[in-house]
Amino acid sequence: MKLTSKGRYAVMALVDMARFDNINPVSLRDISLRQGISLDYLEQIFSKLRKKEIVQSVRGTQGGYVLNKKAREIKLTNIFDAVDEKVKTVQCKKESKKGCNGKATKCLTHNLWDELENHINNFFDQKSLEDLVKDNSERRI
Amino acid sequence: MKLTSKGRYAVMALVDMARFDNINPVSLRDISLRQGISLDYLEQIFSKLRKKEIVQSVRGTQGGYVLNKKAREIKLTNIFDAVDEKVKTVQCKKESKKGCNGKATKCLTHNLWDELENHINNFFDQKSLEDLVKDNSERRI
DNA sequence: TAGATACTTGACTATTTTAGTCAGGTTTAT
DNA sequence: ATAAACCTGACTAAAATAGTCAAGTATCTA
Ligand code: FES
Ligand code: FES
Repeated sequence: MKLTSKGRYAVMALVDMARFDNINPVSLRDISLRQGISLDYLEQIFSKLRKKEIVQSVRGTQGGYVLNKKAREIKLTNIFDAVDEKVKTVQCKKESKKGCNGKATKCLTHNLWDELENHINNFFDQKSLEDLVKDNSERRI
Repeated sequence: MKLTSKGRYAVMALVDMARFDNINPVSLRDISLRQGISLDYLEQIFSKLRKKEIVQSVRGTQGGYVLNKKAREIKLTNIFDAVDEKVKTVQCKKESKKGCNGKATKCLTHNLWDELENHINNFFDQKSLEDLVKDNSERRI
């Protein structure tokens, strides 16, 4: 089970942004340099974040991105959702009545994985961008 | 973030085994048929489980595998550990002093991912094979 | 003691996913 | 005008996953 770079970068970039005043746009170039993430890759990621209205773009020189909501209102869940970083523990299709074995009943471990998925998603539901910025600044002191 | 089939199958197979008396060995062929998992793949998985002493093998006709410990004492953590299903959320090497960005400090989100990893591992530490068998039989009533 | 059952081992491979790259745009401040 | 920065879609190398395959060895039973 591992976290992909796309998800990790999305959060990393947004924490980077959230540390500023949220008035002046932050350019991807700057984020790229500060965080060591490929600019082209960041562009893909921010395109998704924009579509899900997590950030707003400002085009042209001096442009960049700004947060579209208060940092407190942006949860990890929202970010992961935007970039298609999903937690997937079961093998079967959840809606389907069939199990991962193709049989008519769910497999022996289906409920376990479902629990696990909830357990992980709870974590993501609780953490906001604000928490992350705070955490980080507090630790620097 | 997703769970791999190897990990899922390992647990599935062990739950299947744990439902029996633990005296007569259970053959992989039976598990394969009951759970719809490739026999060859199961063999790879059980080879690892045996090396980590989660199961014991009985060769020859009527052979198979038996649990090597009480179901209560086998935690998900042990199983995942045995089959190399590891939770990996950070990108950097944990022991290293360097961050994932190659810089001398850990990145902005390192602590977050570390927390996440603990959160997930807690779940695995708590669940035992016994719990899973119980859960399952209780739900059948 | 022959044959069947079942574990044992190691190498090999197709498929999928990931983590980007690349090439071309468009918009806007100065 | 020109440069900074966003925007878009297609493409690709590398890694991981999910197996398969082949050739054993051990043990029970008839
Ligand atoms: S994971 Fe849902 S049926 Fe097996
Ligand atoms: S994940 Fe550890 S430094 Fe970024």
